Amino acid sequence: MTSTRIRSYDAENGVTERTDETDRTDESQRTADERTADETVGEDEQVGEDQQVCPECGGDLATHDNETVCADCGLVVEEDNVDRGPEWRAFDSKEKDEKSRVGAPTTKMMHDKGLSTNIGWQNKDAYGNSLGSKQRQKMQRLRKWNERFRTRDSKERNLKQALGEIDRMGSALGLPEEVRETASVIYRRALDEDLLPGRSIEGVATAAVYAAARQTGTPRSIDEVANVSRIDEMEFKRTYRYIVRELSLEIQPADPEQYVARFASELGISDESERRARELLRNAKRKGLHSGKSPVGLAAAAVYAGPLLTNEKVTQAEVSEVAQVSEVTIRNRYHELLEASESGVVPA
DNA sequence: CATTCGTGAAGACGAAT
DNA sequence: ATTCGATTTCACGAATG
Repeated sequence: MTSTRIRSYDAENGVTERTDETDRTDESQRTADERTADETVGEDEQVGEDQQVCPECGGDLATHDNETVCADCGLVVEEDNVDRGPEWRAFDSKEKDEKSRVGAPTTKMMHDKGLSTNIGWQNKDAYGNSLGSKQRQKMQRLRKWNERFRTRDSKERNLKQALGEIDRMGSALGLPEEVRETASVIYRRALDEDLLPGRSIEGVATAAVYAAARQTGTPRSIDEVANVSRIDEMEFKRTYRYIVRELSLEIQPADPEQYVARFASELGISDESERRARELLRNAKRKGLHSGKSPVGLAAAAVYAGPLLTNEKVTQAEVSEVAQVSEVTIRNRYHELLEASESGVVPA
């Protein structure tokens, strides 16, 4: 119980940290133009805030370059702001070009901070003259390789971010190493098959984690996974379906029994009750009671019914809470479970 | 009083067309 | 893309201990 709590707490921390980071990434993902515009707005706001009254005499404040001064008493309210513009002056546009030492802003979104080479598509040299055929072929080759390296790098980066995401979600869900590796493999395949365009990295990563968890027999419910993911549930499900279909992953419906251990320990029920719960599930399975029903609901019902058989007290509400299943479903299922086990216990 | 039980309406989902 | 059937959920009130 205690360990579970600590883990989920850590997980929460991980989530928030990560969220911050991804937000920042989103920020830098926007185009340079947008960013410049935003900064400008920000400056304006700051100036507007500065345009308050002097704390000493209540006079108006005026801002010059790097100082904010009271127009009445001369008190320097603030000085040495960071941006005081270029230290040089230019008298015409030509001089400006020569003296300016800055270029396009760098972005953290691209692996090379946007500093990589771009080779233009026009076969012209720096003066606008057409190139000779030999030069043209050379440029053709350079373009091809430049492009190849760049796209490979971008895939690598994509993968790196996704793997970080997978790792994060994996530990937040308390999944073993094996699952994360499987998730990585799934993600790699998705990447190789060009399934990414039009879909968010988080979305695919989340889907990969969910699929991997089920494949390796340590399933987590859709809700649980969605809770640690940044994307919303709708998109998650859609992406998951898509990924499963496109990669033709073979995923059997989750085995309810695999949920039992977790629910049981979270509720702190006895081993005996847990054993009864598993028994109930096995019986039900033999009778084909479980087709079409939600595995989580079935597991929840068993975890509720198990303690009932051993006179242990567990309320439907508690089970419903840890299993994220409605009480109604638990009721319906556990009636079925008990019926199945009474009317004909199939000998093993 | 808390818990459990049963019900019908409503939403969500998968399959079939 | 839409429709259909089954399942789950929600909200409520009654029954049980």
